[in-house]
Amino acid sequence: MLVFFLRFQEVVDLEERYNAQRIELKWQRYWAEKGIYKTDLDPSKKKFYCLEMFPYPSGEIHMGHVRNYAIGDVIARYKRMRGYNVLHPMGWDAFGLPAENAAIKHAVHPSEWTYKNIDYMKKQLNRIGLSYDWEREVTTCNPEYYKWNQWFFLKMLEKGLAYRKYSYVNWCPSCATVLANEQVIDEKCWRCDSIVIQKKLEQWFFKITHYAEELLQGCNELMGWPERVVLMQKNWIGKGEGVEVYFPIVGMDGQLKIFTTRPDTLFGVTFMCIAPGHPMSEKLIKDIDKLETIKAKYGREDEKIGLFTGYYAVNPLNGNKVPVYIANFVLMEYGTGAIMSVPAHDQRDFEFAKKYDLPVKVVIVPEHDSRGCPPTHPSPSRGEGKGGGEALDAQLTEAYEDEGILVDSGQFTGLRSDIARQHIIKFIEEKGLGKAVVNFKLRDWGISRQRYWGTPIPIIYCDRCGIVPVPEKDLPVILPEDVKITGKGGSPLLESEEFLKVQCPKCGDNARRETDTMDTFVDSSWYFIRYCFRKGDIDLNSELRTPDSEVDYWMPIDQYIGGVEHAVLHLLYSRFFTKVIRDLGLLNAGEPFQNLLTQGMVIKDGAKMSKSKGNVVDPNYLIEEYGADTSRLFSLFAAPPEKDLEWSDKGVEGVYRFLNRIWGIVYKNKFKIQNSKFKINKAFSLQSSALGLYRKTHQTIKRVTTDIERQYHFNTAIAGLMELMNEITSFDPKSNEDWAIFKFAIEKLLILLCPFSPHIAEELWEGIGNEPSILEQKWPDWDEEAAKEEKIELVIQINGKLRSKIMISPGVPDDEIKKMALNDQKIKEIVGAKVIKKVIVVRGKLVNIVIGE
RNA sequence: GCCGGAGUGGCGGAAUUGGUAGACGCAAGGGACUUAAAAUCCCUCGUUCCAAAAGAGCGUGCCGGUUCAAAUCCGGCCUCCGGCACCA
Repeated sequence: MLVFFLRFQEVVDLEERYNAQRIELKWQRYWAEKGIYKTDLDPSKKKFYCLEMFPYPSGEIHMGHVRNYAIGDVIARYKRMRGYNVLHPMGWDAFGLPAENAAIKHAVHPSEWTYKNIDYMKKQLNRIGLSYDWEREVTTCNPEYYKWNQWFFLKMLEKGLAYRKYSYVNWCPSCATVLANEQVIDEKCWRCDSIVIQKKLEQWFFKITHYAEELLQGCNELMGWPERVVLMQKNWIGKGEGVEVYFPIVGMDGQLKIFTTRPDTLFGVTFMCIAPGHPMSEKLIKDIDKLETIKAKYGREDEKIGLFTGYYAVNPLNGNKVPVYIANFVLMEYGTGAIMSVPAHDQRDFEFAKKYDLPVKVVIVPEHDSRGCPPTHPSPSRGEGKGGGEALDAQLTEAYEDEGILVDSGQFTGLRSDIARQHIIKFIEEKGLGKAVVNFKLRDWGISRQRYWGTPIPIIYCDRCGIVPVPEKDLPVILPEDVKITGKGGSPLLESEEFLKVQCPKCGDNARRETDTMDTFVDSSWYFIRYCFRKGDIDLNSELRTPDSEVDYWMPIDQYIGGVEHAVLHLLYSRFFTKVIRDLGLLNAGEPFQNLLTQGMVIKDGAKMSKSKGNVVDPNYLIEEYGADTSRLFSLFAAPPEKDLEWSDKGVEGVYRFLNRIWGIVYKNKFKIQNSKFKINKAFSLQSSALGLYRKTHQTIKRVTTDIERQYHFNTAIAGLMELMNEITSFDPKSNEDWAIFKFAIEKLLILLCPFSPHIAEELWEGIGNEPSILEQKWPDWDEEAAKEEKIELVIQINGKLRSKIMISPGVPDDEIKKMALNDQKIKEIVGAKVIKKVIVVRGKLVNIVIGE
C-alpha cells in the first residue's frame, strides 16, 4: 500500500489550479540544469540556424522583444522537434549612446550600466522560457568581441576597403557625432530626432560601394525575403546607368564633366549647373561672398537658387553655347557634381529656367499626342533651334519627362528615345566626347563616431610615419575605463592621456591614437558569425586556414527575424560584411540571411508603444499576472507575425482561458489518461464520436504543421489547437477505446502546443504519466486516411447562389453527384419547369446549376 | 511626386489553387449553477424585410469588366500605412 502511495505521489503531482508561476519556474530550472538547449556541431543532422535580432541592453525587455523572441522560439522549437540540429543563440548589442547618456545623468560608468542591464534582461528572457544556447552569448562591448571588429578593420584597410577622407558629413549637434546617410531620417537624427547639419570632417569609411553591383545582384537571390525589403534595398543602392559627357568651357582650359541618364535629351540643353562645392566653382566665380550664399542653401529643398558664372560651355553634340550656373540643388555626391540642364524634359531644370528666364527647348515629343495621332515630324531642313518643337516650347507649363520621339536633334531626329540613347552613347564614345558609366546612390559607409562607448579604431598617428595601423598582435586596443564622460565637446577619449599617448609601431617615436570609435552597426554586421563558435576566445586568423569550418556548417542563417526598421541599415551592412568575410576566405556563403521575417510592431490605442505616449505594457506585469506561456501565446495568436499586433487586455484573458481549459480537462481526467493502456489500431470499432475526435486530432496535426510551414501562420495554427480543444471538451468517453482516443488527442494537443507554450505542455505531459521532456518528443505525423471526413457537405448552387446542402460520401463520381443534386427536393422546387443550361460539378465541393428564366 | 503594402462583422482576424464569406478569439445579449457575485458551463450573434420562425434580399473601400462562379483575376478611382524623395 505504501509502495503504491509513493508511486502515486511521484506521478501525479498536478495541482487543481493552473499555477503558471510555479510550473514555469520549475521547468525553466529543469531545462537549464539539463542543458537542453546546448547545441553542438553534428554533421549527421540537417542544421537549422534560427536567429532573432539581438537587443540593445537598454534596461528592460519590452513587448516588441517578447513578440520577436516568441516568434523565433516557436520556429527553433518546432525545427528541433522535426529533428534538425538547431542553432538558436542570443546576445547583446551592447555599445551605444544611451550608456553614455546614463553615465552623464546618473554618474555610473557605461560599462557598469550596460552589464547590469544585460544581467537583468537575461533574467527576463529566461523567464519567458526562450530556448537559447547561452554558451554562445555575444556581448559586443567585451574586448574579446570588439577585438575582431578591429581585426576586420585592419583587414579591410589592407584590402583598400577602409580609407580616410575629408568630407561633408551629417552631424548631429545633440549627439555630437557623425551619422551615416542611412541614419538620417527626414533630415533628423535617427536616434534623438535633432536636426542634422553638414560639417566638414576627416573620417574613416568602409568602401561598401565596392560591392554595390554585387549587393544589387544579390537582391535577386533573396527569395526568402519579403519583397518590399528587397525593393527598399534595391532603391537604396540605386543603380543609374547613363553617360558622362564632356562640355568644353569657352575661354578656359578644362572641361565640365556631367552625368546624365537621358542622353536622348542632349540637344535640349539650354544651360549647365554645377554644385557649389564643385572644384570648378571657385575657378569660375570670383565673388566668393556670392558663392557662399549658394553654399549656405546647398541641398535645401524649399528653393532653387543659382548664380551665373559668366562662362559658357559648348554642347559637344551641336556646338551650342550655353551659360554655366552654380546651383544649390546640384549635389556634389552624386554623378560628377555637374549637370546639363534640359528644362523641357526635367522638372527641376524647368523650374530653374522659369526663375532665371532661361530658354526652354523641346526635343522629345510624345509618340502619340493626346488625340492619338502620330506627332508631326519637324523637317530637318528648317535648321537647328527653329524646328517644330519651338511652337511647343512656349506652351509648356511643366517638363515633359516621359520618353517619346526626338525632334530638333540633328542626325538623331525621328528616333525613339530608347533607340536614340543607344545611338547617341555610341556616337559620344566613338568621338571621345564622353563614356558610358554606372552610378549608384549608395555612398561609402562612414564609420567614425566621436563617442566613447564604442570600438576604438585601431590606428595610430605619427608625425613622421603618418597613419599607422595598430599591428595585429597588439589587438585589442582596449577602451580605457577611467574617463570622464561629460557630454560636452569632443570624444572623452581625447582626455585620456594614457590612451592617447602611444609609441609609433614603425619608428618608436611618440605618437597618438585615433580617438574616434566605430559606428555600432559594425558590431551587428557580423555577430551572427561569432555565434557559430562556442564560448571562449576565438581566433579568426586560424579560421582563415580552415576550410569547411564550424562557420560553414552553420552559415547561412536559415531564418532571421526582426523589425522592418532595419530594412536598409543593419541588413545592408550585414550583407556587405558577409561578402568581405567571404572574400577574406572565412566563409563560403555570400549572403547571410536565407529567409527573413520582418515582424510587425506592437500597437496599443492605435500607436506604437512608447514611453512618451504612455501606452506601454510591461512584460513583467504580464508574466506575473498570467505567466510566460500566456504572454507568448497571445503575441502569436492575435495577428500573423508580419502584421502589426494590436494589444488587447481582453485578448490576453482569452488565451489564458484557453490554457486554463486545457489544464482543467487534463487535471480532471488525469487518472483515466494515465491508466489508459489501450492501443489504438485502425481495426477496432469506434463509436462515431470517438472516431470524430480521432479524425479531428489528425486534422489538427495536419493543420498546425502546414500553418507553421506556410509562412509561419501561428495565429491560425493556434486557432486549430483551440478547435481541437473544443472537440475534446464535448467528447464524453465511456469505453476503454474512448479513453484511448481521449488520451491520444490530449497527448497530441500537448505536443503541438509545446513550441508555443512549452511550460504548461511539459507539466501536463508529466502529469499524465509521461517522462519529461516533451521537448524531446518527435513532431507527430498525420495519417491522411484518418484525417479524411467520411461524409462531406455538398453545396448546391443555382446560378451561383447557395440553394441547398446535402451530405455525400467522398469519391462519389461526378455524374452521380449531378443526379443527387438535381433530385434534391429543394432544388427541384426552384428549378421547376425552367431550362437547365449547364451543370458544373466541383469534386468534393459544390454543384452549380445554371438555369434559364 | 515616385515605389511598395493594405482596406472583410462592434473589434483582432480566417478563407492554401477563383468554388459554402466571417474559422478561432474578444466584446455583446440570453440562460444554467450560486443566497449573491466572480469563475465556469450552455445558447445566440454580418445586415435588411418579417411580431417571430421559415424564407428571401443585400453584403469583403467605391465604380465597371471577365467567369457558370470573384474577398480572390483585369481596368479605373478613393482612403490609410510604410519606404524613398532635388540622385540629373
